[in-house]
Amino acid sequence: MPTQPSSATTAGPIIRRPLQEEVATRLRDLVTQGIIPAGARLNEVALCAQLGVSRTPLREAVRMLAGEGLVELVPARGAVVRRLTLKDVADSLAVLKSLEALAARLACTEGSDAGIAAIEAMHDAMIACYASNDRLAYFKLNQGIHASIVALPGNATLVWAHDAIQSRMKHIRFIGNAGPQKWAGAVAEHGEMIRCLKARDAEGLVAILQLHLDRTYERVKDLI
Amino acid sequence: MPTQPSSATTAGPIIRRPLQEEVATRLRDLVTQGIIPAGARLNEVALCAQLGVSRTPLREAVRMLAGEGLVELVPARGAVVRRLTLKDVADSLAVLKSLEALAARLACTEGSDAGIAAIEAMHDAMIACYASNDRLAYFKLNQGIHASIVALPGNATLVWAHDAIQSRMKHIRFIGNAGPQKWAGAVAEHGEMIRCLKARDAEGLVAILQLHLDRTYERVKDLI
DNA sequence: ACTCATCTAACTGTATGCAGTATGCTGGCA
DNA sequence: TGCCAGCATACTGCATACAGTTAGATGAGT
Repeated sequence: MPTQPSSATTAGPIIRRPLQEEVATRLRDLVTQGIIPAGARLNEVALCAQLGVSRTPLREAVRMLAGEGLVELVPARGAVVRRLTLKDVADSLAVLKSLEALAARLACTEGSDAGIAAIEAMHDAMIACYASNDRLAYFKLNQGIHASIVALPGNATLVWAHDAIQSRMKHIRFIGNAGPQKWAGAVAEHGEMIRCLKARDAEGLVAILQLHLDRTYERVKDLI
Repeated sequence: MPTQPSSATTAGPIIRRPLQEEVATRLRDLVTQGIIPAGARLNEVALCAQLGVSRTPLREAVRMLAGEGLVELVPARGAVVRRLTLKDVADSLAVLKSLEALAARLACTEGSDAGIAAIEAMHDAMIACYASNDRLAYFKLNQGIHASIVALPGNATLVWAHDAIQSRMKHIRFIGNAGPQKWAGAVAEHGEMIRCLKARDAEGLVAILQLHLDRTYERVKDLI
Protein backbone atom coordinates (compact mmCIF):
# COMPACT_ATOMS: atom_id res chain seq x y z
CA MET A 1 0.00 0.00 0.00
CA PRO A 2 1.39 3.42 -0.97
CA THR A 3 2.12 6.07 1.59
CA GLN A 4 -0.11 9.09 1.75
CA PRO A 5 0.39 11.45 -1.17
CA SER A 6 1.35 14.88 0.14
CA SER A 7 -0.58 16.74 -2.51
CA ALA A 8 -1.55 20.24 -1.44
CA THR A 9 -4.74 20.01 -3.45
CA THR A 10 -6.20 17.43 -1.10
CA ALA A 11 -9.06 19.15 0.63
CA GLY A 12 -9.90 16.54 3.24
CA PRO A 13 -8.71 16.60 6.82
CA ILE A 14 -5.06 15.97 7.49
CA ILE A 15 -4.63 12.37 8.53
CA ARG A 16 -2.28 12.21 11.44
CA ARG A 17 -0.81 8.74 11.54
CA PRO A 18 1.06 7.64 14.63
CA LEU A 19 4.60 6.53 14.01
CA GLN A 20 3.87 3.10 15.47
CA GLU A 21 1.28 2.37 12.80
CA GLU A 22 3.54 3.54 10.03
CA VAL A 23 6.39 1.47 11.40
CA ALA A 24 4.09 -1.54 11.70
CA THR A 25 3.07 -1.42 8.05
CA ARG A 26 6.67 -0.89 7.00
CA LEU A 27 7.73 -3.92 9.02
CA ARG A 28 4.95 -6.00 7.51
CA ASP A 29 6.18 -5.07 4.05
CA LEU A 30 9.77 -5.85 4.96
CA VAL A 31 8.72 -9.30 6.10
CA THR A 32 6.57 -10.06 3.05
CA GLN A 33 9.30 -9.02 0.66
CA GLY A 34 11.72 -11.21 2.55
CA ILE A 35 14.07 -8.34 3.32
CA ILE A 36 13.71 -9.49 6.89
CA PRO A 37 13.74 -13.26 6.47
CA ALA A 38 11.83 -15.77 8.55
CA GLY A 39 13.61 -16.67 11.76
CA ALA A 40 15.60 -13.46 11.82
CA ARG A 41 15.90 -11.48 15.00
CA LEU A 42 14.65 -7.93 14.89
CA ASN A 43 17.56 -5.85 16.13
CA GLU A 44 15.93 -2.81 17.62
CA VAL A 45 18.71 -0.27 17.32
CA ALA A 46 19.56 -1.31 13.78
CA LEU A 47 15.94 -1.05 12.67
CA CYS A 48 15.58 2.26 14.47
CA ALA A 49 18.51 3.66 12.54
CA GLN A 50 17.16 2.26 9.30
CA LEU A 51 13.67 3.65 9.77
CA GLY A 52 14.76 6.83 11.48
CA VAL A 53 12.64 6.44 14.58
CA SER A 54 13.23 5.91 18.25
CA ARG A 55 13.00 2.58 19.97
CA THR A 56 9.63 3.24 21.59
CA PRO A 57 7.44 3.39 18.46
CA LEU A 58 9.42 0.53 16.94
CA ARG A 59 8.87 -1.67 19.97
CA GLU A 60 5.18 -0.84 20.06
CA ALA A 61 4.88 -1.70 16.37
CA VAL A 62 6.62 -5.02 17.01
CA ARG A 63 4.15 -5.75 19.80
CA MET A 64 1.26 -5.21 17.38
CA LEU A 65 2.82 -7.66 14.96
CA ALA A 66 3.23 -10.09 17.84
CA GLY A 67 -0.48 -9.79 18.58
CA GLU A 68 -1.17 -10.52 14.93
CA GLY A 69 1.08 -13.56 15.10
CA LEU A 70 3.59 -12.34 12.53
CA VAL A 71 6.49 -12.30 14.97
CA GLU A 72 7.20 -14.09 18.21
CA LEU A 73 8.53 -12.51 21.37
CA VAL A 74 11.32 -14.44 23.05
CA PRO A 75 12.03 -13.24 26.59
CA ALA A 76 15.30 -11.34 26.85
CA ARG A 77 16.00 -11.99 23.18
CA GLY A 78 13.54 -9.70 21.51
CA ALA A 79 11.37 -10.54 18.54
CA VAL A 80 11.97 -13.00 15.73
CA VAL A 81 10.03 -13.31 12.51
CA ARG A 82 7.80 -16.32 12.76
CA ARG A 83 9.14 -19.26 10.81
CA LEU A 84 6.51 -21.40 9.16
CA THR A 85 6.96 -25.13 9.01
CA LEU A 86 5.41 -27.12 6.20
CA LYS A 87 2.74 -28.23 8.62
CA ASP A 88 2.03 -24.62 9.56
CA VAL A 89 1.44 -23.81 5.90
CA ALA A 90 -0.80 -26.83 5.42
CA ASP A 91 -2.74 -26.02 8.57
CA SER A 92 -3.13 -22.38 7.60
CA LEU A 93 -4.35 -23.32 4.15
CA ALA A 94 -6.88 -25.67 5.71
CA VAL A 95 -8.25 -22.82 7.78
CA LEU A 96 -8.22 -20.48 4.80
CA LYS A 97 -10.19 -23.07 2.83
CA SER A 98 -12.82 -23.11 5.52
CA LEU A 99 -12.98 -19.32 5.71
CA GLU A 100 -13.04 -18.81 1.96
CA ALA A 101 -15.76 -21.40 1.58
CA LEU A 102 -17.91 -19.47 4.02
CA ALA A 103 -17.05 -16.22 2.28
CA ALA A 104 -17.81 -17.59 -1.17
CA ARG A 105 -21.27 -18.79 -0.23
CA LEU A 106 -22.13 -15.51 1.42
CA ALA A 107 -20.59 -13.49 -1.40
CA CYS A 108 -22.70 -15.21 -4.03
CA THR A 109 -25.92 -14.74 -2.10
CA GLU A 110 -25.35 -11.36 -0.47
CA GLY A 111 -22.60 -9.67 -2.48
CA SER A 112 -23.56 -6.46 -4.26
CA ASP A 113 -23.33 -6.20 -8.03
CA ALA A 114 -21.09 -3.19 -7.64
CA GLY A 115 -18.71 -5.15 -5.45
CA ILE A 116 -18.54 -7.99 -7.92
CA ALA A 117 -17.94 -5.54 -10.74
CA ALA A 118 -15.09 -3.98 -8.78
CA ILE A 119 -13.47 -7.37 -8.34
CA GLU A 120 -13.84 -8.05 -12.03
CA ALA A 121 -12.07 -4.78 -12.72
CA MET A 122 -9.24 -5.78 -10.42
CA HIS A 123 -9.04 -9.06 -12.23
CA ASP A 124 -8.70 -7.35 -15.59
CA ALA A 125 -5.99 -5.10 -14.19
CA MET A 126 -4.25 -8.17 -12.82
CA ILE A 127 -4.33 -9.87 -16.20
CA ALA A 128 -2.74 -6.76 -17.67
CA CYS A 129 0.04 -7.02 -15.10
CA TYR A 130 0.48 -10.67 -16.02
CA ALA A 131 0.78 -9.72 -19.69
CA SER A 132 3.37 -7.05 -18.93
CA ASN A 133 5.22 -9.33 -16.53
CA ASP A 134 4.83 -6.96 -13.57
CA ARG A 135 5.06 -9.47 -10.73
CA LEU A 136 4.82 -7.07 -7.79
CA ALA A 137 1.71 -5.33 -9.09
CA TYR A 138 0.24 -8.70 -10.06
CA PHE A 139 0.83 -10.01 -6.58
CA LYS A 140 -0.80 -7.04 -4.89
CA LEU A 141 -3.86 -7.23 -7.14
CA ASN A 142 -4.02 -10.97 -6.59
CA GLN A 143 -4.07 -10.49 -2.84
CA GLY A 144 -6.56 -7.69 -3.30
CA ILE A 145 -8.95 -9.89 -5.25
CA HIS A 146 -8.97 -12.59 -2.61
CA ALA A 147 -9.36 -10.02 0.13
CA SER A 148 -12.23 -8.39 -1.76
CA ILE A 149 -14.07 -11.64 -2.25
CA VAL A 150 -13.78 -12.32 1.45
CA ALA A 151 -14.91 -8.75 2.13
CA LEU A 152 -17.99 -8.97 -0.08
CA PRO A 153 -20.35 -10.31 2.57
CA GLY A 154 -19.42 -7.45 4.90
CA ASN A 155 -18.38 -9.74 7.74
CA ALA A 156 -15.62 -7.86 9.57
CA THR A 157 -14.54 -10.83 11.68
CA LEU A 158 -14.20 -12.99 8.62
CA VAL A 159 -12.08 -10.35 6.94
CA TRP A 160 -9.92 -9.96 10.01
CA ALA A 161 -9.21 -13.65 10.44
CA HIS A 162 -8.51 -14.13 6.75
CA ASP A 163 -6.19 -11.14 6.64
CA ALA A 164 -4.25 -12.19 9.70
CA ILE A 165 -3.60 -15.70 8.42
CA GLN A 166 -2.91 -14.48 4.93
CA SER A 167 -0.36 -11.96 6.13
CA ARG A 168 1.76 -14.68 7.68
CA MET A 169 1.97 -16.50 4.38
CA LYS A 170 2.40 -13.47 2.19
CA HIS A 171 6.11 -13.94 1.79
CA ILE A 172 5.81 -17.58 0.79
CA ARG A 173 3.04 -16.86 -1.65
CA PHE A 174 5.01 -13.94 -3.01
CA ILE A 175 7.97 -16.11 -3.95
CA GLY A 176 5.62 -19.01 -4.74
CA ASN A 177 4.40 -17.89 -8.13
CA ALA A 178 7.87 -17.52 -9.60
CA GLY A 179 8.21 -19.63 -12.72
CA PRO A 180 6.06 -19.29 -15.84
CA GLN A 181 3.96 -22.43 -15.61
CA LYS A 182 3.09 -21.93 -11.95
CA TRP A 183 2.10 -18.37 -12.71
CA ALA A 184 0.04 -19.33 -15.75
CA GLY A 185 -1.81 -21.95 -13.72
CA ALA A 186 -2.71 -19.45 -11.05
CA VAL A 187 -3.97 -17.02 -13.67
CA ALA A 188 -6.22 -19.65 -15.22
CA GLU A 189 -7.71 -20.48 -11.84
CA HIS A 190 -8.43 -16.83 -11.26
CA GLY A 191 -10.32 -16.60 -14.53
CA GLU A 192 -12.58 -19.44 -13.50
CA MET A 193 -13.06 -17.77 -10.13
CA ILE A 194 -14.35 -14.57 -11.69
CA ARG A 195 -16.66 -16.53 -13.97
CA CYS A 196 -18.29 -18.29 -11.02
CA LEU A 197 -18.55 -15.09 -9.07
CA LYS A 198 -20.29 -13.26 -11.91
CA ALA A 199 -22.71 -16.14 -12.30
CA ARG A 200 -23.18 -16.19 -8.51
CA ASP A 201 -22.44 -19.89 -8.64
CA ALA A 202 -21.66 -20.44 -4.98
CA GLU A 203 -20.67 -24.10 -5.07
CA GLY A 204 -18.60 -23.57 -8.19
CA LEU A 205 -16.79 -20.71 -6.54
CA VAL A 206 -16.18 -22.78 -3.43
CA ALA A 207 -14.75 -25.59 -5.53
CA ILE A 208 -12.38 -23.38 -7.49
CA LEU A 209 -11.21 -21.57 -4.37
CA GLN A 210 -10.43 -24.87 -2.67
CA LEU A 211 -8.62 -26.06 -5.74
CA HIS A 212 -6.72 -22.80 -5.85
CA LEU A 213 -5.57 -23.26 -2.29
CA ASP A 214 -4.62 -26.88 -2.89
CA ARG A 215 -2.58 -25.76 -5.88
CA THR A 216 -1.06 -23.03 -3.77
CA TYR A 217 0.22 -25.70 -1.43
CA GLU A 218 1.77 -27.53 -4.35
CA ARG A 219 3.31 -24.29 -5.59
CA VAL A 220 4.93 -23.35 -2.29
CA LYS A 221 5.65 -26.65 -0.58
CA ASP A 222 9.17 -26.92 -1.96
CA LEU A 223 10.08 -23.45 -0.78
CA ILE A 224 10.15 -24.21 2.92
CA MET B 1 -5.47 -18.34 35.31
CA PRO B 2 -3.52 -18.21 38.56
CA THR B 3 -0.25 -16.40 38.89
CA GLN B 4 2.87 -18.47 39.28
CA PRO B 5 3.05 -20.15 42.64
CA SER B 6 6.21 -19.03 44.37
CA SER B 7 6.72 -22.36 46.04
CA ALA B 8 10.34 -23.01 46.90
CA THR B 9 9.88 -26.72 46.30
CA THR B 10 9.43 -26.25 42.57
CA ALA B 11 12.48 -27.78 41.01
CA GLY B 12 12.05 -26.65 37.39
CA PRO B 13 13.71 -23.63 35.87
CA ILE B 14 12.49 -20.25 36.95
CA ILE B 15 10.10 -18.91 34.38
CA ARG B 16 11.01 -15.33 33.71
CA ARG B 17 7.92 -13.67 32.39
CA PRO B 18 8.19 -10.16 30.97
CA LEU B 19 5.96 -7.62 32.61
CA GLN B 20 4.27 -6.84 29.31
CA GLU B 21 2.96 -10.38 29.00
CA GLU B 22 1.74 -10.44 32.55
CA VAL B 23 0.05 -7.09 32.07
CA ALA B 24 -1.51 -8.29 28.82
CA THR B 25 -3.12 -11.31 30.46
CA ARG B 26 -4.30 -9.19 33.35
CA LEU B 27 -5.87 -6.71 30.96
CA ARG B 28 -7.56 -9.53 29.05
CA ASP B 29 -9.07 -10.77 32.29
CA LEU B 30 -10.19 -7.28 33.27
CA VAL B 31 -12.00 -6.93 29.96
CA THR B 32 -13.55 -10.39 30.14
CA GLN B 33 -14.91 -9.82 33.60
CA GLY B 34 -16.27 -6.47 32.53
CA ILE B 35 -14.26 -4.54 35.09
CA ILE B 36 -13.11 -2.51 32.13
CA PRO B 37 -16.32 -2.22 30.14
CA ALA B 38 -16.61 -2.14 26.36
CA GLY B 39 -16.08 1.31 24.94
CA ALA B 40 -14.05 2.47 27.93
CA ARG B 41 -10.83 4.34 27.44
CA LEU B 42 -7.74 2.79 28.96
CA ASN B 43 -6.24 5.52 31.08
CA GLU B 44 -2.56 4.75 31.17
CA VAL B 45 -1.52 6.38 34.40
CA ALA B 46 -4.53 5.06 36.27
CA LEU B 47 -3.92 1.52 35.09
CA CYS B 48 -0.24 1.86 35.84
CA ALA B 49 -1.00 2.83 39.40
CA GLN B 50 -3.50 0.00 39.73
CA LEU B 51 -1.17 -2.67 38.35
CA GLY B 52 1.96 -1.23 39.87
CA VAL B 53 3.98 -0.99 36.67
CA SER B 54 5.41 1.76 34.56
CA ARG B 55 3.76 3.10 31.43
CA THR B 56 6.09 1.34 29.00
CA PRO B 57 5.11 -2.29 29.70
CA LEU B 58 1.49 -1.24 29.97
CA ARG B 59 1.56 0.46 26.58
CA GLU B 60 3.29 -2.50 24.98
CA ALA B 61 0.69 -4.86 26.45
CA VAL B 62 -2.06 -2.66 25.07
CA ARG B 63 -0.42 -2.81 21.63
CA MET B 64 -0.52 -6.60 21.76
CA LEU B 65 -4.22 -6.50 22.55
CA ALA B 66 -4.65 -4.11 19.64
CA GLY B 67 -2.97 -6.61 17.35
CA GLU B 68 -5.36 -9.25 18.65
CA GLY B 69 -8.29 -6.96 17.96
CA LEU B 70 -9.43 -6.72 21.56
CA VAL B 71 -8.89 -2.96 21.79
CA GLU B 72 -8.73 -0.20 19.22
CA LEU B 73 -6.11 2.52 19.06
CA VAL B 74 -7.47 5.99 18.45
CA PRO B 75 -4.76 8.49 17.50
CA ALA B 76 -4.02 10.99 20.28
CA ARG B 77 -6.76 9.44 22.40
CA GLY B 78 -5.23 6.18 23.41
CA ALA B 79 -6.89 2.80 23.44
CA VAL B 80 -10.53 1.91 23.93
CA VAL B 81 -12.02 -1.52 24.56
CA ARG B 82 -13.62 -2.71 21.37
CA ARG B 83 -17.39 -2.44 21.47
CA LEU B 84 -19.22 -5.23 19.69
CA THR B 85 -22.38 -4.49 17.79
CA LEU B 86 -25.06 -7.14 17.41
CA LYS B 87 -23.85 -7.65 13.86
CA ASP B 88 -20.30 -8.12 15.10
CA VAL B 89 -21.50 -10.89 17.38
CA ALA B 90 -23.51 -12.56 14.64
CA ASP B 91 -20.59 -12.31 12.23
CA SER B 92 -18.14 -13.67 14.76
CA LEU B 93 -20.42 -16.58 15.56
CA ALA B 94 -20.71 -17.35 11.86
CA VAL B 95 -16.95 -17.56 11.60
CA LEU B 96 -16.74 -19.62 14.77
CA LYS B 97 -19.28 -22.02 13.31
CA SER B 98 -17.11 -22.49 10.29
CA LEU B 99 -13.96 -22.99 12.35
CA GLU B 100 -15.59 -25.36 14.83
CA ALA B 101 -17.07 -27.41 12.02
CA LEU B 102 -13.61 -27.87 10.58
CA ALA B 103 -12.23 -28.65 14.02
CA ALA B 104 -14.97 -31.15 14.80
CA ARG B 105 -14.42 -33.16 11.65
CA LEU B 106 -10.68 -33.26 12.19
CA ALA B 107 -11.06 -34.00 15.89
CA CYS B 108 -13.25 -37.04 15.27
CA THR B 109 -10.90 -38.47 12.67
CA GLU B 110 -7.50 -37.48 14.04
CA GLY B 111 -8.02 -36.73 17.72
CA SER B 112 -6.20 -38.97 20.16
CA ASP B 113 -8.10 -41.08 22.66
CA ALA B 114 -6.15 -39.44 25.45
CA GLY B 115 -7.18 -36.01 24.27
CA ILE B 116 -10.81 -37.00 24.12
CA ALA B 117 -10.59 -38.52 27.58
CA ALA B 118 -9.09 -35.32 28.90
CA ILE B 119 -11.99 -33.32 27.50
CA GLU B 120 -14.43 -35.73 29.07
CA ALA B 121 -12.72 -35.16 32.40
CA MET B 122 -13.07 -31.42 31.99
CA HIS B 123 -16.71 -31.92 31.20
CA ASP B 124 -17.27 -33.89 34.40
CA ALA B 125 -15.51 -31.19 36.38
CA MET B 126 -17.68 -28.60 34.69
CA ILE B 127 -20.83 -30.47 35.61
CA ALA B 128 -19.62 -30.49 39.19
CA CYS B 129 -19.23 -26.72 39.04
CA TYR B 130 -22.72 -26.45 37.63
CA ALA B 131 -24.03 -28.52 40.51
CA SER B 132 -22.25 -26.37 43.06
CA ASN B 133 -23.28 -23.17 41.30
CA ASP B 134 -19.70 -21.99 40.77
CA ARG B 135 -20.20 -19.81 37.73
CA LEU B 136 -16.64 -18.55 37.29
CA ALA B 137 -15.09 -22.01 37.40
CA TYR B 138 -17.86 -23.34 35.18
CA PHE B 139 -17.17 -20.61 32.65
CA LYS B 140 -13.46 -21.27 32.55
CA LEU B 141 -13.97 -25.01 32.10
CA ASN B 142 -16.58 -24.34 29.46
CA GLN B 143 -14.14 -22.19 27.50
CA GLY B 144 -11.47 -24.79 28.10
CA ILE B 145 -13.60 -27.58 26.64
CA HIS B 146 -14.31 -25.66 23.46
CA ALA B 147 -10.67 -24.67 23.17
CA SER B 148 -9.58 -28.27 23.70
CA ILE B 149 -11.91 -29.61 21.04
CA VAL B 150 -10.51 -27.08 18.62
CA ALA B 151 -7.01 -28.02 19.73
CA LEU B 152 -7.51 -31.76 19.24
CA PRO B 153 -6.47 -31.85 15.58
CA GLY B 154 -3.20 -30.08 16.43
CA ASN B 155 -3.76 -27.28 13.95
CA ALA B 156 -2.09 -24.23 15.50
CA THR B 157 -3.57 -21.75 13.07
CA LEU B 158 -7.04 -23.02 13.76
CA VAL B 159 -6.48 -22.70 17.48
CA TRP B 160 -5.11 -19.21 17.08
CA ALA B 161 -8.00 -17.90 15.01
CA HIS B 162 -10.58 -19.50 17.26
CA ASP B 163 -8.94 -18.11 20.38
CA ALA B 164 -8.65 -14.62 19.00
CA ILE B 165 -12.30 -14.42 18.01
CA GLN B 166 -13.43 -16.12 21.18
CA SER B 167 -11.50 -13.71 23.37
CA ARG B 168 -13.41 -10.75 21.98
CA MET B 169 -16.70 -12.32 22.94
CA LYS B 170 -15.61 -13.70 26.27
CA HIS B 171 -17.27 -10.95 28.26
CA ILE B 172 -20.60 -11.31 26.49
CA ARG B 173 -20.57 -15.06 26.85
CA PHE B 174 -19.56 -14.70 30.48
CA ILE B 175 -22.61 -12.64 31.33
CA GLY B 176 -24.67 -14.60 28.79
CA ASN B 177 -25.29 -17.72 30.80
CA ALA B 178 -26.76 -15.94 33.77
CA GLY B 179 -30.21 -17.26 34.51
CA PRO B 180 -31.02 -20.87 35.40
CA GLN B 181 -32.80 -21.98 32.23
CA LYS B 182 -30.17 -20.52 29.90
CA TRP B 183 -27.50 -22.20 31.93
CA ALA B 184 -29.30 -25.52 32.03
CA GLY B 185 -29.75 -25.45 28.27
CA ALA B 186 -26.07 -24.87 27.71
CA VAL B 187 -25.21 -27.75 30.02
CA ALA B 188 -27.50 -30.12 28.14
CA GLU B 189 -25.90 -29.17 24.84
CA HIS B 190 -22.49 -29.86 26.30
CA GLY B 191 -23.55 -33.34 27.33
CA GLU B 192 -24.59 -34.16 23.79
CA MET B 193 -21.31 -32.73 22.56
CA ILE B 194 -19.26 -35.09 24.68
CA ARG B 195 -21.40 -38.03 23.61
CA CYS B 196 -20.72 -37.34 19.91
CA LEU B 197 -17.06 -36.78 20.55
CA LYS B 198 -16.66 -40.09 22.38
CA ALA B 199 -18.47 -41.87 19.56
CA ARG B 200 -16.31 -39.97 17.05
CA ASP B 201 -19.51 -38.99 15.32
CA ALA B 202 -18.18 -36.10 13.25
CA GLU B 203 -21.41 -34.91 11.67
CA GLY B 204 -23.27 -35.23 14.92
CA LEU B 205 -20.63 -33.17 16.65
CA VAL B 206 -20.75 -30.55 13.93
CA ALA B 207 -24.51 -30.33 14.25
CA ILE B 208 -24.52 -29.90 18.01
CA LEU B 209 -21.73 -27.34 17.89
CA GLN B 210 -23.62 -25.29 15.32
CA LEU B 211 -26.75 -25.54 17.41
CA HIS B 212 -24.78 -24.52 20.47
CA LEU B 213 -23.52 -21.41 18.71
CA ASP B 214 -26.98 -20.55 17.42
CA ARG B 215 -28.31 -20.90 20.95
CA THR B 216 -25.44 -18.77 22.17
CA TYR B 217 -26.61 -16.01 19.90
CA GLU B 218 -30.09 -16.30 21.35
CA ARG B 219 -28.67 -16.25 24.86
CA VAL B 220 -26.60 -13.12 24.36
CA LYS B 221 -28.45 -11.09 21.77
CA ASP B 222 -30.41 -9.11 24.32
CA LEU B 223 -27.29 -8.14 26.22
CA ILE B 224 -25.87 -5.75 23.64
C1' DA C 1 45.98 -27.85 21.18
C1' DC C 2 41.73 -28.07 23.68
C1' DT C 3 38.54 -26.89 27.42
C1' DC C 4 36.58 -24.13 30.72
C1' DA C 5 36.02 -20.05 33.45
C1' DT C 6 35.72 -15.19 33.41
C1' DC C 7 34.95 -10.97 31.47
C1' DT C 8 33.15 -7.71 28.25
C1' DA C 9 30.08 -5.85 25.03
C1' DA C 10 25.70 -5.60 23.00
C1' DC C 11 20.98 -5.91 23.38
C1' DT C 12 16.54 -6.21 25.56
C1' DG C 13 13.30 -4.74 29.36
C1' DT C 14 11.78 -0.95 32.16
C1' DA C 15 11.40 3.71 33.91
C1' DT C 16 11.13 8.51 33.38
C1' DG C 17 11.04 13.04 31.11
C1' DC C 18 9.39 16.17 27.55
C1' DA C 19 6.49 17.93 23.83
C1' DG C 20 2.12 18.10 21.33
C1' DT C 21 -2.77 17.66 21.25
C1' DA C 22 -7.53 17.05 22.74
C1' DT C 23 -10.94 18.08 26.23
C1' DG C 24 -13.36 20.60 29.66
C1' DC C 25 -14.02 24.90 31.99
C1' DT C 26 -14.36 29.77 32.63
C1' DG C 27 -15.33 34.29 31.29
C1' DG C 28 -16.93 37.61 28.03
C1' DC C 29 -20.32 38.89 24.57
C1' DA C 30 -24.61 39.02 22.00
C1' DT D 1 -29.78 33.28 29.02
C1' DG D 2 -27.36 31.05 25.30
C1' DC D 3 -23.05 30.89 22.65
C1' DC D 4 -18.34 31.31 21.48
C1' DA D 5 -13.49 32.26 22.31
C1' DG D 6 -9.61 31.59 25.13
C1' DC D 7 -7.25 29.11 28.55
C1' DA D 8 -5.83 25.46 31.70
C1' DT D 9 -5.44 20.69 32.54
C1' DA D 10 -4.70 16.10 31.61
C1' DC D 11 -3.38 12.63 28.72
C1' DT D 12 -1.14 10.50 24.85
C1' DG D 13 3.05 9.93 21.73
C1' DC D 14 7.85 9.90 21.45
C1' DA D 15 12.62 10.09 23.03
C1' DT D 16 16.17 8.93 26.08
C1' DA D 17 18.46 6.99 30.15
C1' DC D 18 19.32 3.08 33.20
C1' DA D 19 19.41 -1.77 34.75
C1' DG D 20 19.57 -6.68 33.96
C1' DT D 21 20.59 -10.50 31.06
C1' DT D 22 22.49 -13.09 27.37
C1' DA D 23 25.99 -14.35 24.23
C1' DG D 24 30.45 -14.04 22.44
C1' DA D 25 35.38 -13.37 23.13
C1' DT D 26 39.55 -13.80 25.59
C1' DG D 27 42.72 -15.81 28.36
C1' DA D 28 44.58 -19.24 31.58
C1' DG D 29 45.07 -23.89 32.81
C1' DT D 30 45.45 -28.72 31.64
